[in-house]
Amino acid sequence: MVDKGRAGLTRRRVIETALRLLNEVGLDGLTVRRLAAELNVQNPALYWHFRNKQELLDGMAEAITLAAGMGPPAEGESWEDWLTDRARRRRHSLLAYRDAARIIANARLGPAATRVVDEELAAMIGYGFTPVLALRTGMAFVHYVNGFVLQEQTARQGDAGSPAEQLAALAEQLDGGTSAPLIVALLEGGSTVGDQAFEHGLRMLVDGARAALAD
Amino acid sequence: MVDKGRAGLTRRRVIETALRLLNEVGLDGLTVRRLAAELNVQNPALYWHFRNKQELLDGMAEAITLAAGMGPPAEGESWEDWLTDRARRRRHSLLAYRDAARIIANARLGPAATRVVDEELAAMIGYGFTPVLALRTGMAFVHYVNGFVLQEQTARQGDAGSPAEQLAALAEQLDGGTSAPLIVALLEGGSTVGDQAFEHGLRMLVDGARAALAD
DNA sequence: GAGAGTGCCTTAGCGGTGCTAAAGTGCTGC
DNA sequence: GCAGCACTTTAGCACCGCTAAGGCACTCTC
Repeated sequence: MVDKGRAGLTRRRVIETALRLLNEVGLDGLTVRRLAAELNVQNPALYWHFRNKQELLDGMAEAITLAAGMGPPAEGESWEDWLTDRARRRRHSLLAYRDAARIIANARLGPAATRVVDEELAAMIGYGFTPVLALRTGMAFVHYVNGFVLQEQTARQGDAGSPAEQLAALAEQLDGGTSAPLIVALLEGGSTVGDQAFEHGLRMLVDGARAALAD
Repeated sequence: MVDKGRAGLTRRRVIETALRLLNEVGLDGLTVRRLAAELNVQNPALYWHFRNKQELLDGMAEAITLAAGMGPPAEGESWEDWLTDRARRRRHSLLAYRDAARIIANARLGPAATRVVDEELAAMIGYGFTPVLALRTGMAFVHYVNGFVLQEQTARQGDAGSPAEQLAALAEQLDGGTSAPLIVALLEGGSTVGDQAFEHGLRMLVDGARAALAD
């Protein structure tokens, strides 16, 4: 017999299923009904465990944040390496789920995620940052990563045509045609997404942080 | 006589009204029906001028982007000043409309906005950046600004209590209580929003760009 | 000046959304 | 054996983006 009336829902289980479903259908396809169906449950059942959909999304955001992994710097690790590593991890954990950046952007972070921020600050202070400097520096990294991945994930799936066709369409919008700076930059490999672009901005921030710390 | 059946809608007029309405009701309150009512029109009328709601939002995003103002550097202006100024302008134009960052984040930019990017690149190349370096550097600034304002505007309006109360609630979540690094940083004036925090990250990026350009 | 064509807007309504109220079911403690 | 609680279901509300079809006012053609 099926255990009727006892579906065994948990915040944890709901969030895990929601994250799995997210990768299948995307954020716009992630409706409460669809998620409930995935859990073999009627949709109002979810409202026992979450006040509303946003609270569910907040939970998902926290799970994604925590998935980035944490932990103090390794013995002898420079703060540059540590911060770089953390930014990369954050980006990867966002890229692991479809539309994750959009979810994070609108979510208010919960206690667990707050604690991660706090530990991060503690580590930076250990490196010689003042609390305020640590907070501002850390936030700058976070904002950059969020903004970057947001753009990476927002490349609309409905985009028509091959990269070459898109480039040609772009060139037509510009006065300079194929000699417009933007086209030239893109042809020379300056994609606005991907690892190389990300690493460039990341290095800028690290260099900037060093300058700020030196003051 | 009222000019019945001839409401005189225009893409332009719709977008302007939508932006005004946005500041009243926020993005979540900006429905097609509400906007139509504001224009004294039935809601399907808008679908004559816009294929769907996203196309309207794209138009709004473009208008916001263009509102930041553009133009080549002034005579003798350093690239540092110019980039800084552009980032500030971009932030201000986003802050001018409620939820603007969320709109920008999900919008695909149109021809006019593309041209702005192109002109920006041209200016940077004029300063000695290579096309690829200019693109990556410029994008890093854009991502930072977007990420920053996104967080500034996402501070949920329903947040209960005064700043002091919020801080106290935050302290309870943390093991260290009021001596937790995050609390200390906030108490010492290290807000995560506002001009000072923004300027700090901005300076980091400028310093980082200088280092990259020097190579 | 009649009639056809077109541009713009309205009426009606479909399928879907987040969410709520109320009832029901099975389990636990007395 | 019964009360009460934890959790889920049934039913349905108000609203959403969007479409189909029709109608009005204008212009163009003969």
